Amino acid sequence: MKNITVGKLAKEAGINLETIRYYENINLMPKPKRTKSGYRVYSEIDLNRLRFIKNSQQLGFTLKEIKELLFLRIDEETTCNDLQKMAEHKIEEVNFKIKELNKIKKALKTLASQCNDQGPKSECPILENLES
Amino acid sequence: MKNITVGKLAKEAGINLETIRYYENINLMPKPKRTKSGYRVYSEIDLNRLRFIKNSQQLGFTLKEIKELLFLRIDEETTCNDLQKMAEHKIEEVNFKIKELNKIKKALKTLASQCNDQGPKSECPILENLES
DNA sequence: GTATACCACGTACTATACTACTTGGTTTTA
DNA sequence: TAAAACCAAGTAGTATAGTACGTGGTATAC
Repeated sequence: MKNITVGKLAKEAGINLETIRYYENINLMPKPKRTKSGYRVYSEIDLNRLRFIKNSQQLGFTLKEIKELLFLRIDEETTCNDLQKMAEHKIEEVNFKIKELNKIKKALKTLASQCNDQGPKSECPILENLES
Repeated sequence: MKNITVGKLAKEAGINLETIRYYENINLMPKPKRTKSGYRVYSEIDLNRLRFIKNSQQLGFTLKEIKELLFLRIDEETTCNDLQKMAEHKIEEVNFKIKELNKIKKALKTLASQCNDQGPKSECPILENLES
């Protein structure tokens, strides 16, 4: 890959051009070289970094966490254990969220099942529950 | 309950005083009567409304959805079926979220299990996966 | 009567992750 | 060469749900 400008990079990475500038502002992407006229100049390395960011997001990592992952990605002392730890911590978070959602689901199901379809709202268990 | 000011209402409802003003601004709470000096004056009805809002939030409803619930709460033509519909829709949303979270969890577990703890990052499946 | 607590409003900020727009310079295309 | 496409920066806005602060007026307690 030859050097490319930000619009081409955005297209290759499948993200919004403005997002790349945003990522640079929040230090998720390094400041790239520039042309004489001030255009940003990117390479394959930058494209790979954006793919890394995107894949990490799909695994539920926040931008803050991804910044950490990106550091571990280049740090010479990083072991597989470091990465594993981050994955395991994220798994715990996901488990908690699932647990909370199941609570909500259970409560909603209970209320919905107590509903008499055509009953007036004055006898609706959902309303009664929300007003207690 | 006699008429009370916003600070007392906030305390009774267990929410932040500023949040009540925020809810008024976004039309989640009606504009209350005022004293001569401009103080807001609230009653039991307002406290009940805030409790309704809070309980609805705990069931996963957004403020926007809660606004709708509050409308159904007072509309004369509302049936229990209307409320049931909203609950069922929220259940579907929750199910979708759980499904997405389980996907993430599965992917993370797979990656974490392939890790050789003390292995160098150059052989780490987590990194390899995130870079693809 | 005075100090303290309460209230009002408007503006701005927090968290998270973007996205859009204006103005003006540069590069590419026909 | 001119038009179209691209780029830059900075500001502001979106979504969602709040929270904090400064300035100044009012009510309560001692």
